[in-house]
Amino acid sequence: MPNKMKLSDADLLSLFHADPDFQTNFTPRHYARKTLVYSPFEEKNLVFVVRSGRLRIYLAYEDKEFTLALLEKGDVFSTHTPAFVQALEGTEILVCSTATFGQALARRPELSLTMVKVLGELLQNSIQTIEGLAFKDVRLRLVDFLLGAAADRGRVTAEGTVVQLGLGTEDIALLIGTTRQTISQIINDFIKSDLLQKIDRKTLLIKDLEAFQEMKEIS
Amino acid sequence: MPNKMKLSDADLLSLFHADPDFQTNFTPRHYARKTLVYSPFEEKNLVFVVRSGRLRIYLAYEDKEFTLALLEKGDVFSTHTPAFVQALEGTEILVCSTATFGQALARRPELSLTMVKVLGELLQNSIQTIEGLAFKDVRLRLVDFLLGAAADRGRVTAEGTVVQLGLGTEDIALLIGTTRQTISQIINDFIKSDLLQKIDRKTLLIKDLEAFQEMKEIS
DNA sequence: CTCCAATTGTCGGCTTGCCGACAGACCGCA
DNA sequence: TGCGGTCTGTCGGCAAGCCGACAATTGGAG
Repeated sequence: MPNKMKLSDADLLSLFHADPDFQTNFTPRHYARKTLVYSPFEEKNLVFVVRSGRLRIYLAYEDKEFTLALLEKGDVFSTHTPAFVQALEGTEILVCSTATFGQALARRPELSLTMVKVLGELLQNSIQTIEGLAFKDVRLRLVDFLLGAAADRGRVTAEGTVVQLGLGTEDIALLIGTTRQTISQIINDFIKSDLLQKIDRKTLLIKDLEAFQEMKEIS
Repeated sequence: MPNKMKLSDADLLSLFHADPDFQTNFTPRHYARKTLVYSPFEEKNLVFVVRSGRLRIYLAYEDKEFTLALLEKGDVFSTHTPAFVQALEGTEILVCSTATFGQALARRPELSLTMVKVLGELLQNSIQTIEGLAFKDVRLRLVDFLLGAAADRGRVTAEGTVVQLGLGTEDIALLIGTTRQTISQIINDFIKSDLLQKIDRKTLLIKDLEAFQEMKEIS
């Protein structure tokens, strides 16, 4: 079950250790919290791996935004896509231009499989997103998100599943394609129905996971 | 400007002529009008090229559908994506399983570039779609569609640009992510404003292309 | 501890677009 | 030339969710 919170499992980092020579193609870069890493207007295309921190991939149009994905340590991304990339916190990435990456590809053909894999996952992710936007209402999209987050980073306790989202209401809204207010509304509905509970600003306790599963199944 | 009506320019067909040996990996198949070519439940992944006819790539959920793309002669597609593929009319395609395609890739590395290109275009297309669904209302999405279609298959005449869509109202609705009724509504608004005119059921005359361009620019 | 800034909750009005229903138009076919 | 099936136009009611406004809460920084 692919998930917005994790873009790619292709473990490129291990490749670095296997072939240190290969690593020389990549140059490390640092970005401070909230700075722009890449904008679709730039000509250069890049391939990069996240070494630490968190990044946000998003679309912008007029004064609206939509978050496509969040990247964490180990995730791979290619700016084949006309989207913005922003550091959410202090972040270090290893960059390579697609040009030189292409050359590396030629020398080590098995790399192209990695490339195809990454693009494939990106594509999968987008289609998932389209499905959400085209077919599901906000409530259901939120449920999907919660289930995904739970599966991905949930810690099971006696009370239920604790999920450290690391995201505020607004952030969730951007990820789901709606407004802060609507998310707030729905989450509090869930809390009133005793399905959810707030641990602190950015972490939730899912008290009844099955209930959510069912909402997902039964239309 | 990428367009829903045309998925890929990667001219794989020419490769066939260049290397007839390569062609033996592909087996031709015929499909009758309205038959299902591929469903996401199948295990097998495929790569194929359209030789004649038209195909529709779509998502389905409960009793709704959403058309991701239409394919025509020369277009390449890979079922890396969990979507349905349906023949809109009598159609012939050349199929290859991704497995054997992978082997071919190994032998002819330059092919992987084609693969990356195809996936990249698919991705581009998806993101375009997400942008539409997330940011634009139906009217604007329709305008985008019309402009794209005009650029792609429009014939310029004294009256304006004639576009043979080959699609009915319902088909357009599925492509845009709305209902038949809403499309009908908006198109007739445009006709009343003298921006559009119906030639016959499936072809339109765009009388004022610039007006549409402007609607697109100015929010 | 206190205060400020940012985040979150809540409300009502308003718009978009869905849905069901039905009427009319069109097309191929016998 | 009439018939049946399909496609298209149009209406009214209705629900989802956006938006602006404002209040309440919270968490840090000093």
